[in-house]
Amino acid sequence: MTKKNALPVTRQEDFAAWYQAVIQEADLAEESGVRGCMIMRPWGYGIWERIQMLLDRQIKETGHENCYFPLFIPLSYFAKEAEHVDGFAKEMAVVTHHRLKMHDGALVVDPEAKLEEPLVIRPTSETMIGTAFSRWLQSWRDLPIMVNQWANVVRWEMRTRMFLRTSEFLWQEGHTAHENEADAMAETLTILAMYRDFAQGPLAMPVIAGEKPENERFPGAVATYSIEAMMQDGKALQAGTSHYLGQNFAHAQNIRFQDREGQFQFAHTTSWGVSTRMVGGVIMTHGDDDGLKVPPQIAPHQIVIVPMLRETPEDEALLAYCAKIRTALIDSSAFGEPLRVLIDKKAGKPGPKRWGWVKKGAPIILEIGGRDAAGEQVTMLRRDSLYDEDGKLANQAMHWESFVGQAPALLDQIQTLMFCAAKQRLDAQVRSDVTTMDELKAHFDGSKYPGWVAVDWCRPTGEALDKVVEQLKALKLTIRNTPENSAPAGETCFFTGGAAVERILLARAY
RNA sequence: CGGGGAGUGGCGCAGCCUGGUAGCGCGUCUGCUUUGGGAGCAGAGGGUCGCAGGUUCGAAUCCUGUCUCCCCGACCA
Repeated sequence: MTKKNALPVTRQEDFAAWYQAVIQEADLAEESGVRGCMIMRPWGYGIWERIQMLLDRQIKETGHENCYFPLFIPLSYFAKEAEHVDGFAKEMAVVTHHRLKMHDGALVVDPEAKLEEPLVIRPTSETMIGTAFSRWLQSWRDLPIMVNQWANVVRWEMRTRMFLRTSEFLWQEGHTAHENEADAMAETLTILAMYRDFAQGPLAMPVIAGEKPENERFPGAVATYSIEAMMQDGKALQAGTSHYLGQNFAHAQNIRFQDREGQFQFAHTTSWGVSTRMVGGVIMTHGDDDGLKVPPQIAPHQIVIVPMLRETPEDEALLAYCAKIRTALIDSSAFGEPLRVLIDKKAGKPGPKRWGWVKKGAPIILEIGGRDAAGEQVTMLRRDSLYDEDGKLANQAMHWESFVGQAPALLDQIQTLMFCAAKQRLDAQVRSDVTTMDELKAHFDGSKYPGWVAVDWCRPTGEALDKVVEQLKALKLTIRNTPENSAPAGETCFFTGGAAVERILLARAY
């Protein structure tokens, strides 16, 4: 028996097309008509709002306060940090005028309204926030300064993909200043751990946290750390970064203070962020051929009740029965919050509505008809296990009070199962027995979804590193990161034959 | 930004080569019949064919420009 899937294309057939189909069929986002910019629809934005709410809590618990800085940054602010501007110069949107006028019946930019100094639409806010820090910071007593902002940023990307790389995207950016390197490094690693736990908790998305190699560092940073997630096609997705900026930005922007001895010292700063890209990671970690699966913690609605409305007078009693169940459900809580339950009263037939919620990935769907109501029952469908062994929909009928009683634990269980399934996939797809370039090439050429490979290396720098990067580039591979505490397994560097000092992950990446 | 493909009712597409003013499937609406479950039959509504110029008596169809999307590459969260 061939199982009919809700999506027009499967992951196996065409992963890229599947990804786009999920976004469209689950009503996550759509084309906007503006190059590289997307419209986030309620279900997609709702997932982002959940991410925001939960992560914001963590950011505050780790001692940070939210602020808001301007969208526009004077061009001159960028000139101060050479590496930083080099890294972003090619992808900046610039505002040069402030007025339009009618000319020959057409609306055109008024050449007379040229700005004295062009304004860059922020690609990230180090320069703007650093300038503020230099004013805020006078004494060692002012440290540490720890702020965060939720904002949109613009990077003029050549090639865009919904959620993964859009010209405009939403994110949070944390910025801190500290008295010394040790404090700043501790902050950088605290945030890395926070991101790791957040991805593996609410997103149920296993990641590898570690340090980026020199060539992948944030422009202007001394050290960059990332969390890397594995998508179902084996590619890596950088899902969050935390940077130790040393005193580079402090020097460039004069972020300094008088220490306990009255001497002037430059602060050590950090910056870190995660973006709407995380939603893309959730799609490619948890989606299947029937659409998205949203982990219960970040699902805008955890339980969706689809009443079997018949457009008859009996509908009213059925809706009352559904409302009773909903009231009981939102009275209980999971993950420390009240359950989020929607009764889908929209017009339309129950079947298509049910499949709509399957494609959107609501964790639990309750289908409730007249017979259920009469028998005090509900019919439950779990998104994480839609089908039984015969390939039929695995509906389960039970007493409504029984369902209400077990719903919190069930959501908890679904969250855990989703993480475990993804973790198993990640673990199974990291190879660490590749010892030569030829084997590496054979591995990545020989498999559609090859996953990652871990190798020892000598942590080369400068030209030696460039050579390694070039070799990898020929195989379309990148160095993802050096996982935390990853001592080398052997003694020799995979690339140079020199002495190995640590282990790194190689992968194709988004 | 280089190479390739594409933009036609809400969605998916045909028509374009060989110009004559638009068609199919799904969805939508109406009616009837059904219905523990992504229903059947009959009928109806809906598009200045991405946008702007040009050629022509006449352009979805030919030409030029431009915008947007998809794939490959370079770049990147």
